[in-house]
Amino acid sequence: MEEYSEKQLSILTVAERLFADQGFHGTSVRDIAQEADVNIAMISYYFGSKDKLLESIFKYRMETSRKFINELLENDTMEPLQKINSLIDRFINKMLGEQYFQCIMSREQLNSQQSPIRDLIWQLKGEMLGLMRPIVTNAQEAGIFYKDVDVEMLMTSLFGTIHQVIPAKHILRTNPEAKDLNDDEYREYLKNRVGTHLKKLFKAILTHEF
Amino acid sequence: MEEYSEKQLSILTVAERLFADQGFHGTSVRDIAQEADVNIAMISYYFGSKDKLLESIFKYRMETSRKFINELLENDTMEPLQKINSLIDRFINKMLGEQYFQCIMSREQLNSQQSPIRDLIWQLKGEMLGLMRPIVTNAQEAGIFYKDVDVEMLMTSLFGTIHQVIPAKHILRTNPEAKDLNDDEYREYLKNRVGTHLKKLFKAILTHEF
DNA sequence: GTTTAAATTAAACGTTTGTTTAACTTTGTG
DNA sequence: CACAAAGTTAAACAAACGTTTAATTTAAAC
Repeated sequence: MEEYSEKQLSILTVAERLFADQGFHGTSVRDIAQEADVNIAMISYYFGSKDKLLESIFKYRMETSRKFINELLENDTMEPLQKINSLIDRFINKMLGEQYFQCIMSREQLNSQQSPIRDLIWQLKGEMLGLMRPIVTNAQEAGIFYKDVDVEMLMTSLFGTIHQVIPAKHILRTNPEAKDLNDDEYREYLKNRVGTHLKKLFKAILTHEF
Repeated sequence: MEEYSEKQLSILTVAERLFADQGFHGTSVRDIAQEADVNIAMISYYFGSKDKLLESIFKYRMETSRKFINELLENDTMEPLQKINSLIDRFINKMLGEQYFQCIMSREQLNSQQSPIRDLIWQLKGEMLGLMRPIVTNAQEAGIFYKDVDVEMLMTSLFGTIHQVIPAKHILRTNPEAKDLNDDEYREYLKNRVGTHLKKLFKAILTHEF
């Protein structure tokens, strides 16, 4: 657990946004320094290198992802389908709340050569799956959920749909429904729309009901 | 419609793979020249610049996507659900068959600053949506599909799921089912698995049946 | 065979890249 | 105040970048 000063956080935040918008190699340390209003040398001084800066972003964000997972493990009083719905809502909230980081993840998971970062991503995905699977399995054994469910594919659709929505948000805005919303309203509209959609998908597949 | 010589095609193919694996800015023209076994200058000579090389890749691949769409518009004898299933199969075949290009699309659609390429991507997505929507609408009016369906979100899940499967293919390989398959067998296994999953999703949402 | 255009090459071009240096300022401590 | 550590700076570094040049080879046409 590392503590960051205001200046360090500024660098992290700016770098995260630029990496998301232009890619890691498409962003120069000079870009970052300029937008964060710090001297170029400070980046190496604080983080060691551009690569380690990216690593720091991952460590920083993944820490909160772990907390997120642990929080979810505690809600044990709900019905299986309620659990699923709550999980979906929280995933959407989390991922749309850190869109820049999710963009970086989308990009980095495509890199073919294996790296510590790529390993971290798939490890995290595995943990998310580990969160969903027991809920489903338990409900299946209790006869509440149907048996032949490809939980892995269901999670793939969950992540994939949200990851598609993030870059599509500029475009979906042109919908007549969403045309006149301000940014906050639109964000809520999006969350609601993708949430409704995903809950419908999961409910249908898991319970064969609507 | 441009015709490419063997050498030009070699450059295009190599560049496509490298852009997919390492990103556009993560790949140097020297990398491309070396792997394609041509002189560096030939890239500028044939394509004008690195940027235009990427554009050429897009034009090349998108041409086949347009053909793909037109082919699909002809199958008019099938039942609505058959059409949907056929569409899903063809999407999967197409996208997994050009994984490198799909990776590039995944990356490029994340770029925040608008570019001709980004516009092309969303235009193509719009056309894919335009392919699905009338099938659904017609079947809805015929009382075969249910009314309240978010076709746009359904397509988002379709693309998102496949785009997630592409980088996940290295990982999914570790499944006990897929462990001992060779590359071709594994590709078929993947296609079948994601296809079954997506057809189930669509059928459930559209017909409320299983 | 000569001429003209296209293809190909190694070398060099000017930028931009990530990183480091060395000097300087600020801050905290005794 | 004095001293040491941390923070900050402009400048410089070599390396890599995309692109161009000018010279040479190959191919095609007459």
